[in-house]
Amino acid sequence: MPESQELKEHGLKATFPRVKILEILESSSVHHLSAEDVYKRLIANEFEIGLATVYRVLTQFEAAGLVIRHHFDEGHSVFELATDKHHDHMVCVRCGKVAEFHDDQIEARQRQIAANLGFELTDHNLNLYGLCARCQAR
Amino acid sequence: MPESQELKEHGLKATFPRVKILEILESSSVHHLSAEDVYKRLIANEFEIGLATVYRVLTQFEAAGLVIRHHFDEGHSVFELATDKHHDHMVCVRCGKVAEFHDDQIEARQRQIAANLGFELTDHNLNLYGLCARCQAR
DNA sequence: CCCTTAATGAAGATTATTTTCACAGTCGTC
DNA sequence: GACGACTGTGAAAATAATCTTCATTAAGGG
Repeated sequence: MPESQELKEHGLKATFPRVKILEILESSSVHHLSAEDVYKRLIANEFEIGLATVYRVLTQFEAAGLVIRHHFDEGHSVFELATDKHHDHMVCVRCGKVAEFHDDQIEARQRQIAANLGFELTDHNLNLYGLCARCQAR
Repeated sequence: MPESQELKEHGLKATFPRVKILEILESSSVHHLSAEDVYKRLIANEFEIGLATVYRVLTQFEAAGLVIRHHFDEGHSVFELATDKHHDHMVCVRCGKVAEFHDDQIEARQRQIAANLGFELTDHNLNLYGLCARCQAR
């Protein structure tokens, strides 16, 4: 499925910058990229683009439900392609590596806690921080 | 116990700005304040201070273990006095009300997950979002 | 009190992100 | 396939949060 079609299905014109950015997101082995990361990869791929456009497009992708924006404790946002399944994140505070996980027990407990507090749970955000195996070994 | 003594016990000189900022944090009914919030309260209390000093002092307080800095998905940091007990937050997406909670089962699960992923867990951040009882009734 | 050293304030520097605005590109229409 | 309306883009300037620089001032020990 070409990116251009995917964009149109989400109500976005298939412009060159948008297609390229989507390609970068889909082809990256690292699932969480900052706007700057995306920008640098585009430039490295000989694609001329402005950083402002990257920010703009990523924000549009988020609004369109194509990507999810995360605010890790790093001072900047990171984006990942929206997948069907929810997951939480474990971030290496040294190299920035991100591992994804999902835990039904925690999810259930969260619902229970929200109910106990009288809240109607609509969303949650769980991030674990620590040193990844490689960084521990250093 | 006067604030000046509390500061000294944490290895910080008891300067006027630091004492005043600590007073603001201790007297506020709202537990989570941004640097800007603290600054505005100081000014409102007729205490002349520079915003840079507020940032500097809050960062020192964090390093000294006097306060904890949270990175909520709002674009700025918020600080709260460090208490003896760790807790997570449940935030009302409509009125901003914050409820604090702690759950040993979730904490244990987090440690387990981090270990499974090969990470050394150093910190975590769990925020639940939803509608508080009052806002649901609207 | 005085002196050494650390702390503060004001302004400028940084970093991340957004907005402005003139110009170029997309896409439905003919 | 060309036309035109309207949207999208790039460059640069604007914002927002936070930090750093540097000259001045204030803590606290002696």
